[in-house]
Order: sequence, then C-alpha cells, then structure tokens
Amino acid sequence: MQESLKSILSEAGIEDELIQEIQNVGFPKTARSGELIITPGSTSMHMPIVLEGLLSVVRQDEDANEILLYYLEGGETCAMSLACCIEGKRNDFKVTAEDESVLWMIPMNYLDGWIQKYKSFRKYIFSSYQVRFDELLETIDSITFLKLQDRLYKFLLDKKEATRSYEVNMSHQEIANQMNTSRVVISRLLKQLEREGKIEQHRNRIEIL
Amino acid sequence: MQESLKSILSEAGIEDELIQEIQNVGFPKTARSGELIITPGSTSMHMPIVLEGLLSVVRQDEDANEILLYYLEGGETCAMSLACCIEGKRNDFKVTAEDESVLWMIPMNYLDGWIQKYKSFRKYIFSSYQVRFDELLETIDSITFLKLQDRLYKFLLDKKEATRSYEVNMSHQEIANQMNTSRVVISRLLKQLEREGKIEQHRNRIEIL
DNA sequence: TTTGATAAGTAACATTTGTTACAGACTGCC
DNA sequence: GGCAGTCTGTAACAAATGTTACTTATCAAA
Repeated sequence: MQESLKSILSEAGIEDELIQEIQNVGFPKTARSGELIITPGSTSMHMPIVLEGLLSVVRQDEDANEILLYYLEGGETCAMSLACCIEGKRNDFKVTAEDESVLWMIPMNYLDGWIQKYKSFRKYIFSSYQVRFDELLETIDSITFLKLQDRLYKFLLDKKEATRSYEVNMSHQEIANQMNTSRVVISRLLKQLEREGKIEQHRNRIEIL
Repeated sequence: MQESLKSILSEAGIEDELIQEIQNVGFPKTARSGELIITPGSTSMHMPIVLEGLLSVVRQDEDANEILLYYLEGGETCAMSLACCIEGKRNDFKVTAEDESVLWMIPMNYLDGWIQKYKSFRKYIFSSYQVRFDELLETIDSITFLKLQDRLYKFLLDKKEATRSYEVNMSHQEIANQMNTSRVVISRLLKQLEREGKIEQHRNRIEIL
C-alpha cells in the first residue's frame, strides 16, 4: 500500500521529500464495494487520494434523485473536499466505493503549507481541480446536448474506461438511478442498443461490443 | 478604475503589498456590451478579474448549440483560465460581455509566485475555484432535476441577481439559445409564467414581479 | 405613413421521455 | 422441485418538449 502511494505520487511529479511527509502524516482507509464514503451534509477534515479501486461521485437533490457526476480512479483526488474544508463548507454530494477501494487520507491542515512549499504539489492540486472541472463540463455536455440513448451509451463507455472492463455489472435499475431516469426507459434503450449490435445483455451484466 | 480594483482586492482580503503588485503588472481591458472576450479554442496568457459589468460563460457543442454555465460579476475571476493556462490547455467555452465591462488582466506568469508567497492570494484563488464549482453543480441541478418551466423561472431570477435589476432585457430567442431549447418553447412557457403572475412581458424585456 | 425587419403568439403535430401495469425469466434457498 | 425475490421485456398510455407553419404586433428607418 505504501508502495502504491509512492508510485502514484511520484508519477504525479511529487518529490521524495514530500512523499515521505505524506506517508508520515496520512493514513490508509479501506472501503468495501458499495460502501458510502462521503455523505451529503457531512464535513470532512481529510483529503482522500485514491490508491486502489474506484469511487463514484453522485449529486443528489432534496427528493433523493441522483445523477452521477464522475468517477475517481487510482491516483486521483477529490480536490473539492479541499476547498470544502478550507471554507468549512459542507459536502453536497455523495461518494461511494464502486469497488473494493483503498484511500490515503491526508489531514487538511498540512495542505496549505505544502502548497506554499512545493511547486509540484501546487501543480498536483491545480491539475486535479482542472480535471474535475472538465469532467463536470463533460457531464453537462451529455445531459444538455445528447439524447438519452446516446447518453446511455456514453455512460456505458465511461464505466468501461473507469473499470477497464467490457463488462458492466449493473442492473437496469441501478443505471436508471445514476442517470436520473426510470428503469423502464433504460430497459427500452438498452434493448435498442442491443438491436444495433453495440452491446449484449445478460442478467445484471452488460457486455460492450 | 484603479480604485475599484483596490477595493475589490482589499474586500477579498488581499494585502496592500500584493494589491500594489497586481496594479503594477496588470492592465485594464474594456469590453462593449455583447463583445466576445474568450472564444472556444483560444488560449490566453492572462487571468481576468472583473472590475465592472457582467460576463456570461457559455458552453458550446460542435453544432454550436449553447448553454449558459454562469455569470462572472464584479470582483470575480475566471479561475478556470488559470489552470487552463498552467496546463497550456485550450479554453472550451465562450465568454461574452453582457454589459459594458471592465476587466483587470494579470499575466499568468506572476500567479504561481503569488500563490506561493501570499496566503491571502491562495485563499482568493481557491475560493474562486470553489465558487465556480458550486455554480456548475447548480447548473447541473437545474438541467437534471427541474422541468423546463422551473428552469426558465430560475434562469430569470439568476439574471435578475446578476444584473441587480427586475428587468431582463432579452428576446425569447436569446433566452432559448442560452437554455439550449427553441424560441417557441420559451414563448409558451413565458406565457405560462405570465398567467401565473410571476412576470410581465414586453418586447425584448421581461419584468419579474 | 408605409415598409421591412424583428419579436412574439398560437395551433397542430411529432418526438422523446416518463409512468403504470403486468408477464415472464432468472437466481438462490429451502 | 417449489418458492420468494429480483430482474428484464413489453404494451399502452401520459406528459413534456421540440418542430413547423403561419399570424399578429412592434419598432425604426425611409
């Protein structure tokens, strides 16, 4: 685990000295598949870096309708929780482990110092922000400009990228939830995609062709 | 103009020393109402701070369909252009002056140094990021969870907040463009809002009651 | 005042998406 | 095998949004 932290940070251009510090002051946190990691309304005092596994970041409204914003994969961090913390703001999204996952938790109070001291860390933080930003924009694009059928196909392709697998292990109901629509609609559209030869369906599993 | 810059930065908690620097290395830029300030695909070497007026930030797809992301008002900055610059990435949105506006342009190469040196500047930058992020999330909320009628009403209220005026000076067509729908639909829904007593319509102008 | 251009109103219809209701299929467990 | 629970397929219908076509209103310039 220390090893994967080291290689991830080193990959990101962080110098050994800082990696050492991050190892010293942080601690690991594991999450089982399906486990809720951040709930709306909570405040956290740690910035998580994903070492292994996959997290989904989901937005909810008052009626518990949901929409998937993006995934956090190995090496990525939830920069939002940073500003969230700096400003003492509450989280307004929900983060769930999609897989068995391992996070490295860094206490917030170190961050400002590191940002001041290490150019590489500044770069890492700003780059995460930018990546998240771009993902949000892509999400907006999908919702705004695509028909449901295309959005659904993109959803499947994104999931495939995130999990590095052509198999999507979700029920129609779960997909419907993450896309803020209904199960029947998803069934209809998946059937359509199947007829077009883009996917193959099984129970609780979709194969992307 | 120097005065409004000073008061804005001082309001944001920036110390006099840095304000002085920002004044020294930056320069003003004025934009007429309707003028295009940032076009998709361009790269800019400056971070703009809005001194006066109002900018709209709009996302476009390949077919030139558009959707309004948010407004930038006095005192706010386009933090995105920051990371955009750090990473040498291209802008993928369009920024337009909604009003006669004045910006203060800061050359990018100073930013990293200031972030390192001034805690207040770090705070300013991160806070802008956070504000933008929140606005994007709100935009996603509207698109995802609201019916068009409610989204339209919210659109008008947002515009009212941004311009500090109960009069929205836009044609139905312009509103339709910014909401990525058609003029006829907007006319229909505005009529509905008028019947509900929420607005009053005139040519090129909507009064919010 | 006429004219041309733009803006807004409206009806009729098409398409997309959402809902309800029910049937059949699969899975795990007894 | 039988049963209970979950998942998927499908039809019929409802609601929301998009499109087309045309009319009327408003404004400003000639």
